[in-house]
Amino acid sequence: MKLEKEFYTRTDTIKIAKELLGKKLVSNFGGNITSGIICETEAYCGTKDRGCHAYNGRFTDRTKIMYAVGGVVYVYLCYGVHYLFNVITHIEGEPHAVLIRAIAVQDGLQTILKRRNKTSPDAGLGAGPGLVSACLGFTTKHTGLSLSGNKVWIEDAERIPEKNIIKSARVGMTFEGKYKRIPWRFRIKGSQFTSPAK
DNA sequence: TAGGTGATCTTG
DNA sequence: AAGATCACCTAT
Repeated sequence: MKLEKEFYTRTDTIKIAKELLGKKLVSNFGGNITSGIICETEAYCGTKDRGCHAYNGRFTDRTKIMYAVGGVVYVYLCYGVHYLFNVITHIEGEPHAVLIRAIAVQDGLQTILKRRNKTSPDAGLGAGPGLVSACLGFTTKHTGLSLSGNKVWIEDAERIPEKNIIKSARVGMTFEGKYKRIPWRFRIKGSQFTSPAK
């Protein structure tokens, strides 16, 4: 079952970030269906969140998509090399998003291996936000795609119980203050597919 | 553990 | 218009 628009338009982004763990992220580009189980996420929560691209109301060509109503895709280029895939949440005008940081590869292994330039699979195939996009074929041109369409979507699955979710500080928070340490990074306990801990 | 890489943002 | 910054990966 594809998650409905109503899943994403809810206002509790932390809750959504946790609920996305264990669900299946699917892309269908050029007839190639590829997918993976989401093992790690991070929440970015609006203009008050120092770590969020839309902090302090920043509204630019890049970040404007964050202000859209939940249920669309936001991909941006990081360090000139890696595409990072986010799901927009919350209502229109509230720039919240969930970054997908790691997946356990499911369908379309041959296509994924080709995209990753590998000959055989391993646990690290989708373990990192840049690698998630490399596996599923995401680039900045996919920004704005609806998760209710037939190119990218997320399929429902059983909830990961709270006790099996590891919370920690988000990666790459170089500033000081409350939002540096806030535990908005979520991983499935014991998963070998998550990105390296910091 | 350092370097690569380029879009984006900030400063002058 | 130039320089700093950046939610990272890979191979030394």
